[in-house]
Amino acid sequence: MEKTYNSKECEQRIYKNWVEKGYFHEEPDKSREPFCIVIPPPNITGQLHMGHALDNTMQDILIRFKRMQGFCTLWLPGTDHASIATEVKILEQLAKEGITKDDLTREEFLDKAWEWYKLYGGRIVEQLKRLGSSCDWQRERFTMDEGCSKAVREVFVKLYDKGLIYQGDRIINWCPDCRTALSDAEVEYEEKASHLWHLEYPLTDGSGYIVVATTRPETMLGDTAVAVNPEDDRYKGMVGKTVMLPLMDREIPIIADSYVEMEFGTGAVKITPAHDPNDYLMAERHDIATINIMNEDGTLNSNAGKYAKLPAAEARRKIVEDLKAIDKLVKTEDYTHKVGTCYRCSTTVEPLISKQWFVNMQPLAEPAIKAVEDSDVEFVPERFSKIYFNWMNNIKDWCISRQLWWGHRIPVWYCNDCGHIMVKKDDPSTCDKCSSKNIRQDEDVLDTWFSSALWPFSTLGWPEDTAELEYFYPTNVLVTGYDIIFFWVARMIFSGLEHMGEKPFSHVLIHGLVRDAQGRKMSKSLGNGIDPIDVIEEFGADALRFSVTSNSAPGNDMRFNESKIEAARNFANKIWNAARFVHMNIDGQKPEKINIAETDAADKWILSQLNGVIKEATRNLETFELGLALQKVYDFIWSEFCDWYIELSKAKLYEGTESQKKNTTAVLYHVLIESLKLLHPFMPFVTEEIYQNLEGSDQSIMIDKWPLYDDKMDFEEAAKMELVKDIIHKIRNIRAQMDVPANRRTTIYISPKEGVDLTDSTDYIRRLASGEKVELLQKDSEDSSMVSIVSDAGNIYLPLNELIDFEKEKARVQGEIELTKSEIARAEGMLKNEKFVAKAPENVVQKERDNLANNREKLTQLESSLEKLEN
RNA sequence: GGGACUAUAGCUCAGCUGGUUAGAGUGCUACGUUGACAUCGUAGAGGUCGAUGGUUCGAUUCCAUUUAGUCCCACCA
Repeated sequence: MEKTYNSKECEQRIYKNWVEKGYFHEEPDKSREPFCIVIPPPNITGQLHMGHALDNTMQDILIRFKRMQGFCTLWLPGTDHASIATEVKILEQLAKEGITKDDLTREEFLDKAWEWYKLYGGRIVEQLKRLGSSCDWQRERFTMDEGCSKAVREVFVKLYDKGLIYQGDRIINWCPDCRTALSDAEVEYEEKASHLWHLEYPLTDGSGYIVVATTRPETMLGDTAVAVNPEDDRYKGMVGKTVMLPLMDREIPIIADSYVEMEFGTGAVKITPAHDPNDYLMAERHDIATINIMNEDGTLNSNAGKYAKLPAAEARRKIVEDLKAIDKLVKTEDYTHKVGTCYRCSTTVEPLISKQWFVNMQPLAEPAIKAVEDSDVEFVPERFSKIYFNWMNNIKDWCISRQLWWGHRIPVWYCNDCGHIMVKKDDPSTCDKCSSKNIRQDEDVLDTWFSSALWPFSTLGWPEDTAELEYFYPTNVLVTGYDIIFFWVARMIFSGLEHMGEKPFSHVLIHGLVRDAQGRKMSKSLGNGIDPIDVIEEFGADALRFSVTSNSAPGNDMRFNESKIEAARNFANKIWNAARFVHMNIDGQKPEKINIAETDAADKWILSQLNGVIKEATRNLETFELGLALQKVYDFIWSEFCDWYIELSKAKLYEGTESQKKNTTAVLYHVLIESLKLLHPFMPFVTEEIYQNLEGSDQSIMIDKWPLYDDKMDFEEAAKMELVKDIIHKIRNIRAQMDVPANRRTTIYISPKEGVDLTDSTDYIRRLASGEKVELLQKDSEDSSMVSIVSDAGNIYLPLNELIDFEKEKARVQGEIELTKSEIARAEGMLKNEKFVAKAPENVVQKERDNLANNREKLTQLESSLEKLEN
C-alpha cells in the first residue's frame, strides 16, 4: 500500500467495477423489504453544483446503508427536461448565432432542443457518477421519455374529465422576456428602489379632483375606476361620481371598497383590473370593465393610444413626463417595494389577463394536507411541515400552461370547423363530433413541474401495472432542499394521492443550502460557486462527501470552505494509514477469527467501543441524523482506534507472545473492517480500496453486511482500560509540564486502589507513557523525591527529583486541591439538597455520591502529596 | 402583516428525549523525524452557551419576553 491515499488513482476504477458487477441494480424481491429513493431529477441544462453534491451524497448514504442492511434497494435516477430553464438556455445559445425564436419553426426549434439534450443531458449524469452515486443506471429516466410523457397525458385527461383542469381567462403572471405565463410559485419578489407617483384625476362635474398614488404610472392607461375606502371621510362625497382619466380622456367611476387602506398614499387607488391581481378582484366585485394595454412582449398595445408599441419602462417615462406637462403629476416620492420577477430570467413580470389552463387545487390539496397531518408523510426535520401547511392551506389554482415549445404539449385538440374541444391520451386525426380532419393541437406546453409531480410513480412504470410499481411504491425517502418544497414536494404528494391512491413517499428529508465561506449563496453572477468536480479532482469524492455531510444540523444551511475539505481529505488518509499499519502486520494473510478467551482489557475495550458506535451510528442513520452518525464513526476511528488501540496493540505486536500477536492482529483486523463498513456509506471509495486491499480480492464492501450491535460484545473489563488511559494521560501531562525530554524514560510506580488490577496493563503504560519500566506498589510511597499524581486508578509516582521545581510543583498540587475542593463542595451541596435526593433519578444521585467519595479520597491524597513537598 | 430559523471557543459549527468539569474541525502556544500516518503525534491555552424572567431538586437544552441577524409567505396601490 502507498504511503498516502490516492483518490485520483482509484475512484474511477472502483466505480467502473461497481457498475460492471451490477451492484446498483436489483430486481423486485418479495422475500426482502424494499427501500427506494427517486432522485430529484437534475435539469438537463445543469452542471453539478454543491447543492447537488449535498443532495445526492445524502441519498447515496441512505441507499448504501440500507443496501448493506439487506434491503432490496433502488435509487432511481433521471433528468428533468426543465421546460422553461432549458428553453431560455437554448435561446441564449441561438442568440449568439444571431438566431431568434421567430426565425425558427416549432419543429426546427425542437430539433435544436433534442440536440441540446443529447449533448448536455448526459453531462450531469456523468458528474453524479464521479460523486460515487450508486444509482441504478439501468433504470434511468427522463421526464420527456415515452413513459413519462404517457403518464403526463394520462393525468391531464383524468383531471380534465374530473373537472379539475379547466381553461379560462384569468389574471396571471406574464414574463415578457420568456413570453409565457408563469405560476405563482415561479415568481420571485425582489426589493427594488422606485417611486410612488401621485397623480391628479379631475372630477367630471368640475367639483375638484382626486389624487391617486401608484408605483406603476404606465398602467393608468388601463384604469377603469378609482377606489376609496367607504369609511374615508375625505372622499365620502366623491363616491359615485366620475373622473376624467388624464391622457386618455376616458370617464371612469369612483367606487368604495374596504380593501383600500386609508393610511396608504392618498387613500385613493387607481384600478387597473387587467394588470393587477387585486384590482382584478375588485373589478369582479364591482363589475368594472377591464382594459388590457399590454402585448406579450411587454410593449403596450393599441389600447394604449399614442403610447402603443412602447416598452413598459419607456412608456412609464413618457407618461410621467406628459402628466407633468399637463400639471397632473402632484408629487413623486422615493419608494422601495417588492417587484415580481421571473425565476428563470429575472425579468419583471407583468400581471395580465390571459387564456390559460389551470388546475383546481382545493380538492387536491385537502387529502395532501391530511396526509402530513396524519404523519403518513413525515417531514424531517418536522418543522418544515409548517411551511408545507402554510402553502397548502392558502393554495390558489395552478396555472399549468406555458407559451413555450420545449415540454409536454398540452393534449387538447380544437376542431377548426365545429369548434369542438377534444382532450385525449392519443393524438386524434379527426374531430370526434364532425369528423373533420381540420383539427389543431393546443400550442402550449405544460409547466415543467407538472411532469416532475408524477416522478415517483411515472418512473416506476405508471400508468402500466409494472412489478416495480407494485414493489417499490410508495417509495421511502425523498431528499431535497427546503427551497423546493412548494415547487415539487407538495405537488408530488397530492399527485401521488390522487393518481396512485397512496402517498409517494413516507419521509421527506430536507436539507439546507450550501453557501460560500462568507455565508453567501453560491451563484453564477457572484462567481463564488465552488465546482464539486474541481474538489473531487483535487481532494477526492470522499473528501467532498465528508465535508458536505459532517458538522451540520438537519435542514440548516452550511458554509463550505477549503479547510473543511482538507480536514476531510486528511481523515481519508488517516484511515488509509491505519489500514496500512494493519496490512503490514497481517503478513498478507487474512487473520482467523478473534478468540475472545484470549483477549485482554485493551481488546475488550476497543471491541466494546466498536459495539457502541455500531449501535449509535445505526440508530442515527435510521433517524436520518447523518451528520451525527458520521461524527461518531469519525471519532471512533480517529480518537479511539488510531490514537489508542493501534498504539496499545504495538505492545503485544512487538513484544508479546506468538498467540498474543495472532489474537491482536485478529482484533485489529476485525475492528478495522467493521469500521470501514460503518464508514462506507459516507466515504465509499477509500473504504472499498482498503477493503479490497486487505481482503486480497475484488469482493466489494458495498454488498457486505452492515455491522450488528451485539450485547455480548459489551465487556465490563473495558472500564479498566479507561483507568489505564487516564494514568497514561496524567503521566504525559506531568512530563510535559515539567519539560521532561521525550527520550528520558523513568520508572513509573503505581499503587493501585483496592480492586484495581493493573498487572496486565503495565506494558501499555510503559510504552505509552515513556516509562523505563512500571512497578506496582503494595502501598503508597513515602518517597518525597518523587512527583506524585493522583488518578482514579491509584497514585502514580515518577522519580524526577532533579527535574522537580518544588515551587512549581507545589503550585500545581495546590491548584488541583482547589479544583477538587470546589468539586466536593458542589457535590455536597447537591446531596444536602433533600429535594434533589428525593426527586432526582436514583442513578443520578448515586453518581453524585460516588463522585463525592472519589473526590474526598483524591483530596486526602493531594494533601499528603503537598505535605511531602513542603517537608 | 404572518411564520420559520439562527445566536455556544479567535473563526466555522456539533450537542438525541433537561443530569458530573459543554465538544469537534480550524487557528493559536510548547514539544516531537518513538518501527501506519508531518495530510502526523503529545501536551496546553481558549466559552458567565445573545439578554431578562419563569418552570424544575437541577436549564446551553423546556416556556415567556427581549435584542440582533437570516430566510420564507402575504393583495398594501
